[in-house]
Amino acid sequence: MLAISRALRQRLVSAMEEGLDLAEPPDPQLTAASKPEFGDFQANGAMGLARQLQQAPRQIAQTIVDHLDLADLCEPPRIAGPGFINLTLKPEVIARAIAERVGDPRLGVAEAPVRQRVVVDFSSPNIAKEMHVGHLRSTIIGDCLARLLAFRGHDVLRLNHVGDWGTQFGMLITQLKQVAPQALDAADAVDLGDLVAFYRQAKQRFDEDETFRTQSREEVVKLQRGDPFSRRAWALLCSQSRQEFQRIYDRLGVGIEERGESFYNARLTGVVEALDSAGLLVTDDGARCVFPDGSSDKRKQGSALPPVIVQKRDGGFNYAATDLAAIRYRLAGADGGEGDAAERVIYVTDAGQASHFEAVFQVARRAGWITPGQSLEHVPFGLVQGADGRKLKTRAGDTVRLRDLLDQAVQRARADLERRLADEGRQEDEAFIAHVAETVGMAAVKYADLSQNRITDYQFSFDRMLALQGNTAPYLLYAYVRIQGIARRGGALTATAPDPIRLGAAEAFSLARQLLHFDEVLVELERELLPNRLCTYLFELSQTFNRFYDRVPVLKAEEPDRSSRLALCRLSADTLKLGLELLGIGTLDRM
RNA sequence: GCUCCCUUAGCUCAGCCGGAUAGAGCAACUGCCUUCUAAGCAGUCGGUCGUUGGUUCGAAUCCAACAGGGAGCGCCA
Repeated sequence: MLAISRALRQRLVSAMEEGLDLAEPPDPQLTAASKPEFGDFQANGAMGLARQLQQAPRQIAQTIVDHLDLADLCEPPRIAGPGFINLTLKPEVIARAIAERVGDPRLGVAEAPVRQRVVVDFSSPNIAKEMHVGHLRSTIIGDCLARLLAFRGHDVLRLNHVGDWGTQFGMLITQLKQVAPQALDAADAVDLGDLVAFYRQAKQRFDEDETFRTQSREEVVKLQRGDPFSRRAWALLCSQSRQEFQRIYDRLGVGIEERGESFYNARLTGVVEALDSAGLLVTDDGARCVFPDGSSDKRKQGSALPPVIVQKRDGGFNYAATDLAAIRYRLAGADGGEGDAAERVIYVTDAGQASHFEAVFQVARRAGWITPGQSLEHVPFGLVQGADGRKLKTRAGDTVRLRDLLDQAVQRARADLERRLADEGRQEDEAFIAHVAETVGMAAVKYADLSQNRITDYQFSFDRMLALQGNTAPYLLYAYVRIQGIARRGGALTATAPDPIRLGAAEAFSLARQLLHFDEVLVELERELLPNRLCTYLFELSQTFNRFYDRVPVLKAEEPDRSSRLALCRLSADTLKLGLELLGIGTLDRM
């Protein structure tokens, strides 16, 4: 519908220029109609011009309509309320637009006019720690955004900024040397669960034991100097964690390239030098930092941001230095030198890091690393909460491991399915049950997350996400399954659509109109990066389809209605499948 | 103390550049399986959009203040 909407807008602009005496180029404020009874589009531009033109808004609307030539696209425009211009597309225009989309692999969604190099930084678990629910949102949202951007034709680099460096390795290696030296010797001697336990012990000893503390610090220094034994131990730890992470990514169907913090080690001194020569660096209490807003004073009252500490008093670097090095590397390279040459860099992290990103982005800007045409965006998301409205925890009070959470979702999906099979007296083999349970479980977890507005906290509930009715993955999957059911019973979804497509039944016409909005939703998603908008669309599409399915016969209809309706079914299935795919969710033919 | 985010139906949430009578889902209640169809469809019930001001043709949406909830705030990430 974007093409049609652009054409309408252009004609409204012309009509306003012809009919009205305006100083500036007019904005017709063309949007989708707020209610179906208002038609397909509404133009709200007349009302805002009332004061400027010293005319009643309805009269302005009338003048616009008098100069408007839309006869080839729309029914005669209607003026309503205080001065809305309501536009209803002619059925044949909708039918033609549908015919163009059926069978098109992109379903009428154009590629972005300008292809960008985009870095999506997401997931980012820490080595020697389990992935937990906190990583879930970043992973799911980041994957979805990366898929969408790639579909729109952008060159997407998915980066996993794993926590693979820092003082914690000193503790961990020291602890393992003393308690489980075999872990540092051979691959697979310990699994991630053991590492987590060792990490916990190490942390405790670090806090209590002076000798251990000293040993750990020495170990960090050795590691940083590149001592072969320490490096090998470190590499082994990383590899153990990496295997575990990969199991989760494989299960979620998420592709991501690891480029951890250690990647930037060699570039940290360069960051300090660059900031220094840009005149941004101030030494304060022995630490080298950049103060916000160009102020070199200590934090003033009312200054929103604390200073960004780039190099600690002891000469060591911290995460801000690493993040700055990463920004610099990602934005550099357009000249053929080192770097990713990204034009858009997207960070999918929790909302609590907003001020950190605001600060480092500001430093990057003032350092001149961001050239025109490049942007850095923090894409924040809220906490995952339990049913009690507090941060999600196990009954014992521990953080919930991601693998356990996924297992439980699949297990519940399976129990649901088996109960249903028993109720309906259906027989299915184990492979079918396992596949459906896995698909539904993953879909439910992902969809529940993506369908919430990203920015607000999100209440996690297996019961709600696995519910068969409402705005849930199972509901959408079922709508898709129903279409596949038609296909199985003899409705060739691949047959060519008749020309013209007939949209006689009211439910068929509504479905057609809804299908045409897909491209607008994706373009908006690319700009706003809010996956819940796509979820809402797919849910409403499923509802509209179910209404159609309930009331309009397809296979039993006479030609040419039969093949017209089959074409609608096909486009509905393809739209649901592609939409879900962009969310990272797989479909089923039967469930 | 300072900064940011949030507050919409009993519950979970949408609400796009300010636009028409504020929308879903769940829960509750009422109907609909001789049909390609019930993991579905139709309907009923449910609102001080946290409060008070302001901006304007028009505010859930923008601004200010206040209340409540959450997060962050110099050498952890």
